[in-house]
Amino acid sequence: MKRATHQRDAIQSVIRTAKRPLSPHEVLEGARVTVRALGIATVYRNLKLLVAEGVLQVITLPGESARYEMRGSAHHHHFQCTTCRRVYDIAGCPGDLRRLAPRGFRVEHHDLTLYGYCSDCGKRELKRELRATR
Amino acid sequence: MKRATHQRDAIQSVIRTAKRPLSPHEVLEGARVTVRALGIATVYRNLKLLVAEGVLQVITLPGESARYEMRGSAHHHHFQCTTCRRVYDIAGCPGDLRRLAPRGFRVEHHDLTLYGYCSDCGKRELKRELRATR
DNA sequence: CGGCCAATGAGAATGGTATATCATTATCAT
DNA sequence: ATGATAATGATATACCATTCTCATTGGCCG
Repeated sequence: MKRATHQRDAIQSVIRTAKRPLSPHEVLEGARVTVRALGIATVYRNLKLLVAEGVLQVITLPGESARYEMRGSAHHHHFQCTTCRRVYDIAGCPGDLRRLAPRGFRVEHHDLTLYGYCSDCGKRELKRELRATR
Repeated sequence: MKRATHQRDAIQSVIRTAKRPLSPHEVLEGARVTVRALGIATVYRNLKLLVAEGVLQVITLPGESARYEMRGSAHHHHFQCTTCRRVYDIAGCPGDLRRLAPRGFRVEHHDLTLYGYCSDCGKRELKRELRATR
């Protein structure tokens, strides 16, 4: 029988509150604010559980460990900052990509990831450039 | 000083001949046809070396180990078969994706992966469905 | 042909994520 | 409150992909 625990609440709450998909370690950090002694194993256990329950969904990006977010309604994609490695949701989708596949290939779904500077790192980068040109 | 070896030739040749990006193990299998005793370390060593030389480029897909292909000229994307896990090149690109990013985000590049059945696995799947309905 | 040393092969070692173990703690129906 | 047992925390362990080590091989310059 499933029980309510502070740890699970904290974990879920951190993810619900975040405006972007979080890695297991980001979840750990965030949830430790509430539950000081939280262990990484508990994070993994609960992420797995919440995914199985359909509360969370997993985001997998090239060369990165998984990120977790609330199971979103809308189809969407992701942006990863090449500087801070954080992942952000982006709305929208380029549309029908079926036509890109070769003949005989059946397209079931797709993943799109944009890379660049997030607004935080972009500002920082601008300042650096300014300083260099001065 | 760099020397020419059968191993390196075999490795490069397997990749040049393949019509799709290969994983290190696929390269190993392929090159072992020519060089029976080829070791996986040599494959990794040479993949790394050929990437550094600019002969090959690395493809990284979500949750997958790296694939290698000849450094292509044209910008393109990939298709992964959800059944056999093989990766294929696809021509073309949905075009300008900059507009999808939130304000303040600078998009430098992007990755697109289509998922579904490759033509081999698609045929196999069809036959299975036929058999089931009969 | 001879010798230097780059390159190899085999297996051990590494690094990172994720899971298993197990003694302990804490939830919750009674 | 209390007991059955789900859940936790700490750590060990599994699991991979990749890299390192080192004795041996073999390419290539002279």
